Amino acid sequence: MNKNTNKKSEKKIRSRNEIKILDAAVLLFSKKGFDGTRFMEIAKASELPKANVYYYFSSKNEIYERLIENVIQGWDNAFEHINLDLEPADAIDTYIGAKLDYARLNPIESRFFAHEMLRGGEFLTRKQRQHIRDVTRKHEHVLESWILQGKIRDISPQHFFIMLWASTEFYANFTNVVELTLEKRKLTKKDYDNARKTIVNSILNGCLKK
Amino acid sequence: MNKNTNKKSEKKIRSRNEIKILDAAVLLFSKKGFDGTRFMEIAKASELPKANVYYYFSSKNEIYERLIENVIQGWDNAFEHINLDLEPADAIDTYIGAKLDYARLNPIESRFFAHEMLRGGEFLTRKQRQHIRDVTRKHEHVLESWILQGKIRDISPQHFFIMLWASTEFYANFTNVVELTLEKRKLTKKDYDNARKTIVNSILNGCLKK
DNA sequence: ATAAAAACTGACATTTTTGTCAACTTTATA
DNA sequence: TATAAAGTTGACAAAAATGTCAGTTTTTAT
Repeated sequence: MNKNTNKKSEKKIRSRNEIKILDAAVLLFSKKGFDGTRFMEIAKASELPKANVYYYFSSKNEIYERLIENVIQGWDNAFEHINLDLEPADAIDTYIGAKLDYARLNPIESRFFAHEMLRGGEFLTRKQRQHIRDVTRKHEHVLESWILQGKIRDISPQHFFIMLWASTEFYANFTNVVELTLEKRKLTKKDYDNARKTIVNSILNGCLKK
Repeated sequence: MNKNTNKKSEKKIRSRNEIKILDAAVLLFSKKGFDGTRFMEIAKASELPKANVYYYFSSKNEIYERLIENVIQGWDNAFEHINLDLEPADAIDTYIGAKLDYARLNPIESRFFAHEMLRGGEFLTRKQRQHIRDVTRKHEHVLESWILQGKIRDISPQHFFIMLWASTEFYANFTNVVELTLEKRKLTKKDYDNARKTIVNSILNGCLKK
């Protein structure tokens, strides 16, 4: 009678299977991109028959678009509590820390999106583009206000922001290059901490001795 | 009698066609990666029949490996004249300028290699890996010596170097994100100059006002 | 001019991938 | 417990991609 005959029954079969499929898909896409991933591979990796995957998603396209949306939401969740209302030094430190945490904990999502950007972001909807633009602009405004208040030098907020994005995302997207550079087989939390210190220190104070 | 019946006859048909094929291939690979690119597409883009392409390259693999080698050589050529024996400020300025020039002028090669790194660099030979490592290490040594000489702060040369690489490569790999951020349809030389100024200024002197 | 080497190509067999469907099983609901 | 709805699947046809080859044309060297 009860809708739960056993404890572990997730509310919906649909939801459980969609997650299986999306998880398998994002991993494959993160390695080989949209065109490089076969529908059949996704089915295999999901441990579901192909026809069953078609039951949930009508095309590879549909899976991919769902993932794009999920990743963008993931960012919003990860960074919504970042408080830029601090003094520049603290704010930037926190921001870079958060970005590196994201890179460390979500490398698959990062690489997935890197593929999308490499192909030119063709799959992004107008709305999603706008959203990214809005978030970016908000950050730029913070920088601008710091400049106006004489708290930081007069530099291009856009390029500065890109530098932060680039420096942190790199650790997720090109982990193997970092490993090669650090001559380590696997990056540890400590490595990310060192990255953070180096980036923050260079960007805040510069590398030159005064 | 003369080996040139007409002026424009390139020395070798083989060489000309290989270039046609490699040019078409690197563009496709730069957009869709190795797995996402079909042999047939390369043939189409080369304007040669598929069987003709097979005459020159026995597999997609072979084309790809040739390109990897070419790109690595391209770097060596592009950066061999970079002189790091200057004072830190000048050296870093020159280096970042050269990297951004490369990003601006060779976006296809950059993206091609970005794909390769995203998939973990599986196609790189031991020798190529070692070469990259060696070049990187040389740069690190320069930084270390500056630190020892008290010319720059005591920061991790590895992470610092990664930051430079990341910040400059980003403009090639994710051009569309940059365009979105700058709200421009196409980046100009001027934009790259601004990037250079911002990166150099931040990294050398820091963004904080003293 | 001619023979050998290099370059070219249409056509074909094979393999891989795609997408659909009808039949079947499980789960939810009344 | 009956019935509808949701979920599952093997099997198949169609389409796309791969790789080869025999036969041809063009280029090179003598």
